[in-house]
Amino acid sequence: MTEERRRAVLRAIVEGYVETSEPIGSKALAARTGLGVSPATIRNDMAILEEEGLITQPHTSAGRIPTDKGYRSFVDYLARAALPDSHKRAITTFLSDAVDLNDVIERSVRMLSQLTRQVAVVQYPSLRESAVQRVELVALGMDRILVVVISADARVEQTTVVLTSPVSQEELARAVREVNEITVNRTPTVLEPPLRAWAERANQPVWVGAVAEAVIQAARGGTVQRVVFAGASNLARGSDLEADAIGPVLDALEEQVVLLRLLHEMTAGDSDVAVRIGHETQNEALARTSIVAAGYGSGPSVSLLGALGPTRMDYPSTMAAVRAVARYLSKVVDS
Amino acid sequence: MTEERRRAVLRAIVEGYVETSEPIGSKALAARTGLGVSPATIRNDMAILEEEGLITQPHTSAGRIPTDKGYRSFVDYLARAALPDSHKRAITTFLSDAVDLNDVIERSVRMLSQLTRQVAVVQYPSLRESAVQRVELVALGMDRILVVVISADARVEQTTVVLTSPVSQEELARAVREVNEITVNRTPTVLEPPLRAWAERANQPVWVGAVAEAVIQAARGGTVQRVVFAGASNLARGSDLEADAIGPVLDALEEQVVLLRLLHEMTAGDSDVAVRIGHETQNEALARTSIVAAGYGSGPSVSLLGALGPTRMDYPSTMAAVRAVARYLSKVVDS
DNA sequence: ATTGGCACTCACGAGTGCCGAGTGCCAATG
DNA sequence: CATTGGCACTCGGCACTCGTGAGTGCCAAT
Repeated sequence: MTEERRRAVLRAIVEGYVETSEPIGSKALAARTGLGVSPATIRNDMAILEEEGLITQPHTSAGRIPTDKGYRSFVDYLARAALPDSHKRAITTFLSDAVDLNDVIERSVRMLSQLTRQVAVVQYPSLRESAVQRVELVALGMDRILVVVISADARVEQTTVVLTSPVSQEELARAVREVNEITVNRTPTVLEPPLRAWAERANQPVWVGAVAEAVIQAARGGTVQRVVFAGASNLARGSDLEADAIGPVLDALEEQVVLLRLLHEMTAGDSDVAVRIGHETQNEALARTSIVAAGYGSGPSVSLLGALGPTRMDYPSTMAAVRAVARYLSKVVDS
Repeated sequence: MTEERRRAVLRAIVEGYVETSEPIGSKALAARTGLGVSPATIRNDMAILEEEGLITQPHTSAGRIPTDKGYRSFVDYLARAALPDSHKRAITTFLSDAVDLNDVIERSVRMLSQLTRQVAVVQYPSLRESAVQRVELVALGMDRILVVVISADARVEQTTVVLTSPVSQEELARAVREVNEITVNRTPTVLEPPLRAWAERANQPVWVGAVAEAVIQAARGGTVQRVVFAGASNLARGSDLEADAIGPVLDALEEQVVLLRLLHEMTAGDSDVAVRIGHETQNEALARTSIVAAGYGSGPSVSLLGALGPTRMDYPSTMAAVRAVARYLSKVVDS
């Protein structure tokens, strides 16, 4: 009973602080929880919670605010919220008339940033075992070849290959024909050996090796993994992060590498949505922010999307929104 | 003589304010200009400059700061700076090993944001009259077709077309063959009439019309014009913009439309770099920022790139950096 | 046209005192 | 043993004042 009440107190502190962004005192709490207990009782509970490291006071004679650990406990045991119907409808109507994969991703990230009122992050889908539909080679000036690989699942990957010596149109045309013969309607794993063999055949020009590698890479899902974000202005809206803390966060967002690593690590926890809170991000710049992420798509490798905001965020509804968009995106991408 | 000195005073005010970000007083000015005149003289000049609307004082008994109009006069008549050699070298070395068009653009925008310490903006090259290299159609699920158009200048455009009734693989293959026969090695203007004619031929399925339109659009340079930016954190770095002013700016950056319109308007001035200062942007959110832009590429339509920062920015060196990157990008894109 | 002098105006920071929210502890109670 | 009311104590924040100094505008002198 007393233990149960302490949970309720923690919950009330988190919810209250998220709502008002001001430290919560014992009196306000006593009213808010609805449990008919006096402020003094609450104070005792708070003392214990503080000892456990779940809450802290910014300065003597102020109310309490949750620590990272407190938020953690909150999301692990206490958070749960349904997505409002209006949001559900918004997702389907807004995303359903996207015209291509880029558009889907772009709309998703915008949508998610609006729903959560946070910065939304979406990783481009990657690494799918789907058959090659067509390979195209285009001469670029004298010393480069553009390699375009179109796969059956609407992905278009492109790279360039740098040449050491010029190549004739005839050679190129022949290469296009041969590469397509070998690759079309084959998945990356299947097409790899024959393509390599072709490149290593006698009296092939040297550049075909490079082209073959480029095609294999592209078929596999491209060399680079991209991440797009939207809603950066939400960082500034709430006067929550101090002004000088938002610069580094923006840097981290543009620094794709950081984000990708972070998102990747988050897949480990296999529940549907994963949450990293404050210092859990292991990143100086993001020490005052949290990330709520979920995978989408299916099969061997999922891609990720998520929302990033101040540690003092509305976890339940953010998690609900992330989950919903991930679900929807899965449907679209898997079809 | 007296007129000439007033210009020098204005210049010194701008330069001083940019450097220190504090209003400049008559005494400091008298020292800084180097002209051997007394503070009192400067005061007279300042009174006139203020009457002309070029400078203002934030409050009584403070120094003067430039108005938008003052900055304008400064960039029109007084600004000129060379790019440091180190920067020149940075541009060529960093941009020369880009692997494809996307990469060039991405590197450019990063480079520019570093050089200027502002937010850099680069528009994707658009709308070029270059021949079609290959058109590919891919069935997406049952009711969509992905249209990919590859043009000789390494552009890859994609759209989807929604179908009302399913289409067979055979039909699709035939369409691919016929469309390529008509379009390959032809420029958009040339291929448009025959492609339309083909689509309107008797007993063609209905969907070919939509496909034909999509191909024409894509060949023309795609339906959407994209803008990428980098260095958003530079907005926060200088404590120049008040914290609550940066949110709207971030919004404007993500709102591609606003930026595109603005950049487009700036081409009018045909000198190499154009500058919009403060309210000249005609945009509430950008009222406290300036944009330095330049076109790159050549031919009928140029694309744009630029730097965006607080009105209190270092115009001469920003202009030099923008000019240099634009020059370099022109070389790359035109080749 | 330029200059020194002079009175005037404010923004800003330091110093002060008060108020109230919030705490910890203790003794009393069921 | 958990809960409660009471009480002394601590500080952050706010309002207020006041001195200081930078900077100005104007005027008379050169």
